[in-house]
Amino acid sequence: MATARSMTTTSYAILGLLAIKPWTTYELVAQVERSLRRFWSRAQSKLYEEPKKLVALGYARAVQEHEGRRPRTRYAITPAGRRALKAWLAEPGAGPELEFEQLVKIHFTDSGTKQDILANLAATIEWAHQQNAENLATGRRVLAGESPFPQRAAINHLVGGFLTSYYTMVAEWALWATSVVQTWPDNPTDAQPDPRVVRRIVRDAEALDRLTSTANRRQ
Amino acid sequence: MATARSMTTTSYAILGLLAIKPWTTYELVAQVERSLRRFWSRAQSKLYEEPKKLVALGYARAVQEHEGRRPRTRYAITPAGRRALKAWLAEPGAGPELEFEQLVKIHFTDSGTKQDILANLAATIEWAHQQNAENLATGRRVLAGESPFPQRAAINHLVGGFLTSYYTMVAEWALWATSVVQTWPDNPTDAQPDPRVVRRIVRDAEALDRLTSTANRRQ
DNA sequence: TTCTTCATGTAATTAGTTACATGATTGA
DNA sequence: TCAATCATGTAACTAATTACATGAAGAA
Repeated sequence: MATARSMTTTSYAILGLLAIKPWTTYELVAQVERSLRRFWSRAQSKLYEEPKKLVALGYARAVQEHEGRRPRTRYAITPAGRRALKAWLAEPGAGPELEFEQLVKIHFTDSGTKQDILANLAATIEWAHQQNAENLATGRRVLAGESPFPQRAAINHLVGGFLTSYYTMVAEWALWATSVVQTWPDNPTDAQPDPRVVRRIVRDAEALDRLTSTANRRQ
Repeated sequence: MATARSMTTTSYAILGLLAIKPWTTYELVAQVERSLRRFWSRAQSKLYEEPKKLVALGYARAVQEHEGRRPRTRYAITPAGRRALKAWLAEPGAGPELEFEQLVKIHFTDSGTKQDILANLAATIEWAHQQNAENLATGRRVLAGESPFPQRAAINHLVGGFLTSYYTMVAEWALWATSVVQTWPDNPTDAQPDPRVVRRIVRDAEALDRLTSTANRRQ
């Protein structure tokens, strides 16, 4: 039986989409593909079952519609759903969780070859390029006045700003790492560390420490 | 039965650690906590069962030891394990996958309050501060010549460089977002988008597009 | 008419987490 | 000798993925 305890972040994410407008499951899948998947990615089959749970909890209701001869279900949020969403938004969320397989491979690359790392870094750059291209297309549509939800523009800018910074950071790091690895000998085990690199990293980390220290922010 | 197909990224990550030196499970857990968990986080119980799978596959062998009266198991990589690891490192890895619950909440904040966002952003900044503090401590130990695996220094710098950039990016974004949201009226629905913000985001995204375009990198 | 894509799902499996359990060691 | 924490695990559960299935609509 579905209880309020069975609500996961994914459930609330779908509930949040329903708070914007009613969607069919197919539309939900497409919408997640456009936005949420960049920072909360879930398989399509998951998106098909979450709305049913929301209905069972009384947070959404299902309306049967017809597209030509075939039936389809559109989901809409209920007042109880809005209350549940509001309560969840007021709770503190978890910080970013990263899974970065290419970096795992680089981390163990003393068992591999220089070519392996360079190939992985090239893939990382290509990944950032792809993600950013889709993001850029969205940004250009917004500039052209074609946002689907203009009342959400200010919020979307916060998210868009994050994603652009994120992809930029990944790409710049991968380009830097490529330039470093290119100076390595063929066998990664023989690579000599550059002391200037550690010093720069520590200096950057110290700057960040000052930037984020509570005392500093309280001024 | 364990087959080569049952090897996940997590399995290879543990195998990669065994390639550095033999570890007991307890030491593996501690080591993952120090490094891998930042970009490949797994529960402790998972780390206890992976080495057994590696032994079943012939990629590791278990040696019984004694610490005082209690027995413990130390795992070492086998030649077959080294070959499997090498083959895996040569395959292309997956790009970064991010799960960022605080951003999910911000994304749906038109159903919440301005205070909710500000609280989440403060938590994000605090998160970056914490992560960076641990990272900085490691960096300082390296500067002091206290690295546990000096032969891995050059590789560790690549990873350390990524993490510092990552935490910096998260913190700078959260500070920027905080300054933007502070200018909002109390009801997030009434927030007016600043057109300069979109233009800056699009300009940044265009710069990244040029930076990462294949044509550009081929020069 | 056939192929492709749109659209809507279900079933089987698994990777991973949470919670529990317990003895050994160490310091107060 | 008591509490804390070090150290080593297992059992139960679940969130999520992969793979499969199928009919409708539209294009070639």
